[in-house]
Amino acid sequence: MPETTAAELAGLLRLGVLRLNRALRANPADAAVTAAARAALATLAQHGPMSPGELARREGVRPPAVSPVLATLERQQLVRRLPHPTDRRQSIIELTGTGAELSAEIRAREAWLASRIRGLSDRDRRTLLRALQIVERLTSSP
Amino acid sequence: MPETTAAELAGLLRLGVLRLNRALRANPADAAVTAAARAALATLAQHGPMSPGELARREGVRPPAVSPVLATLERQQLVRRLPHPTDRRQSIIELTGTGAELSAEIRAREAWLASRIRGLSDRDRRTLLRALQIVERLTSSP
DNA sequence: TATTGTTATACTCTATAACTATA
DNA sequence: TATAGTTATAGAGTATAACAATA
Repeated sequence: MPETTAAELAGLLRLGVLRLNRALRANPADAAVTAAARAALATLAQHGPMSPGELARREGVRPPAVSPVLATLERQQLVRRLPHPTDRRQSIIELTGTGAELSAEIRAREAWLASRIRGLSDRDRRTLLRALQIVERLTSSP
Repeated sequence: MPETTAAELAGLLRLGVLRLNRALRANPADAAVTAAARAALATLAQHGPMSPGELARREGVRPPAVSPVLATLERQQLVRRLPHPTDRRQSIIELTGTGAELSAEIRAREAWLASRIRGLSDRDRRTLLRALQIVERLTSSP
């Protein structure tokens, strides 16, 4: 394979992500919880309770984007809102028991995508996993 | 690294794609052309002129999703609409000279993402490229 | 004054359903 | 009748700007 420049790879990555995102939207993991809500549940499960502002920062979105997601999750009783111990402007969002269970189950219910991945070789799966770790570095650093 | 099941990998992939997509939206490649329009230009550049229906199929979206994108691209004179030679229901979309130039330039103007990728090791870049080829197989096969 | 968060508003993207025109 | 495409409508997701409450 010939040399691939960073700019070419960036273009390929941008298109690949758009298309994978479209394919994932057409095959939702769980109809009861939208993609943005799933991401919020995953972040809360991984890092524990946090304020809406910190959740927005970790998700890489602006604070107004998390408000409707949290309102929905609260209505579904998947998260709960506690008062901040010292700052009354803030609140602390934590998973409820149901929310924690759901978040754990969602990873096990990736039916469509998981069946696709099962069709890959072990080598390809390892490549995907390593690429995801690289992508995480790309998106998490400032 | 311990074994990663297909279901776990699927969950990681879904979250990774959502987050990379958010990061890409916050750092657009070209403000004059939206992400969906860029994808359409890239497909036309890669596969040549085609009908709106074929474009939708190649993009993995429903026909109504391409109509507004094509209308915008036509208004911007980046694509042009030709009559189908035998079927008057269809039309053929082709890049204009400007559209072809823009599509070629966009790959060279991936400033934000390309600079991130330049910070990766050669090995990481090769892993990303191989992962993109795997992802293309995941999304293109039925 | 500065910060945290929400509400108001607008835009992008895509889906399903209904419709038009042509085959 | 069947197919290609558009229009109408709706919903998810996110942004900026304006606001309220608290620090």
